[in-house]
Amino acid sequence: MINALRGMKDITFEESKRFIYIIETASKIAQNYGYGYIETPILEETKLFKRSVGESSDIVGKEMYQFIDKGENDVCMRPEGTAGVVRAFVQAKLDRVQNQKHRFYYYGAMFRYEKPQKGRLREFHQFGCESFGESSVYEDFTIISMIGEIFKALGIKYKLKINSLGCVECMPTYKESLINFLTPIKEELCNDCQRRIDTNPIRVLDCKNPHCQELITDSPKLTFNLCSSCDSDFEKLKSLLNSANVNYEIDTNLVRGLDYYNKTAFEFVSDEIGSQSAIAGGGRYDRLVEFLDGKSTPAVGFALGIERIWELVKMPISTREGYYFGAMNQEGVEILLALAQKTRLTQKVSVEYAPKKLQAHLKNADKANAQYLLFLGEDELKEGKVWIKNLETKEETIRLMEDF
RNA sequence: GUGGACGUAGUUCAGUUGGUAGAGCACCUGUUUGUGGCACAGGUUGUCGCGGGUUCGAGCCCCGUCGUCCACCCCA
Repeated sequence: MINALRGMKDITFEESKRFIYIIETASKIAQNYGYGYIETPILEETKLFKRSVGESSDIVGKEMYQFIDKGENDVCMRPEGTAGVVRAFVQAKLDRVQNQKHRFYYYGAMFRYEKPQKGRLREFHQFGCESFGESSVYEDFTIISMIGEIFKALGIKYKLKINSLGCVECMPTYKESLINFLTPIKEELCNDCQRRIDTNPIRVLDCKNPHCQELITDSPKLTFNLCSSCDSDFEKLKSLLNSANVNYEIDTNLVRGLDYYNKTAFEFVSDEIGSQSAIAGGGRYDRLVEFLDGKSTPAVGFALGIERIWELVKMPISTREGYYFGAMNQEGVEILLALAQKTRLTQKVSVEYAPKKLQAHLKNADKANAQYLLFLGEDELKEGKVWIKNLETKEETIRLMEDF
């Protein structure tokens, strides 16, 4: 027997219903916020991710499905969605027209070569949005509100964490003061953090090691070292969230794992799904378009993990639907085939090809969760009629076949 | 990449100090002629993850391997 690859899953039955429900709900809301659908390739040039996600990240450093294709191209299965959308944005030269807003939503499979566990798969699915050309913090607020609305529609409880990562103005000086703080205590930090001081000191902030967290309690805080523009934007964001009654907490140690974020960073977490608690994450990435050879364009976006939330989704109560067709003999079955084709123009119909007595059909129809059983017995066949039972109300009717 | 737990019927699981497998659910067929969900009766279902080893004999012990789950890490 051939099984699916490790960390990759087939999505069927209940799960596929949830999958579709999540996508449809999120898409509808995104459309209402002005987002249009974009589909980008799963396979991209490896350097796209190296330049966008960043070589210092674990994702690029050790988790990419990377290989050389038959044309000797260094390619990679996308580990996240933003890079591809930005590449598409630049490729379509949408960056050339300044002051234009472009908003895209997408969903699809992402790939990371990790050790699977609860909420962490090698092939997983994200729904995401990317907004280009809008530098106003109102857009940050709006996108956070939108995610809140999506989770509300899906019946998911969450906590929102926000932070500001500063910009080219304030980040370098902050980074410097952080390094100055960390260097004297370097020996006491964990091995990973010692390495991070050189590669990406900001990442020390979200180290999970309790001892490291203790050591950095009094470290300089990003939010107290913002330049005036970043500071006023962050203040504005907080006041917008306050007046919209959105609960949030400021997490000065919230550092997104991808290198391209600046200014607003946020994460939605759930405490009901195990240790992989991030259900959505995103932020502003004003420099990424430029990194990918486009003209400087402000942008903000997010992604949510479908597998992370699908056990939390409150599905609408499923009701009986459609018809189950069954007959008592072969001749009847063949008549039903023709009838089903006609009925399927407007209704969901399943036909049982095996002739059975009424009781068996009733059982089957019930199990198939059909709303109606349409039965063609010997009597009906003679009279050119069909017998229909509403399995919910138990109401029975007999109708001429041509009237049905 | 590191650590831990676990792989027995479609499924959830049991299986005593080693003696070649069992239960519930599900499924199929009935319960007198054409009325579902309930009940009852009967029935089907297994390379006991895979490969070695120990043994007269292994689901059980040993080694390896693959897989699942969980945690670390990372992140959606």
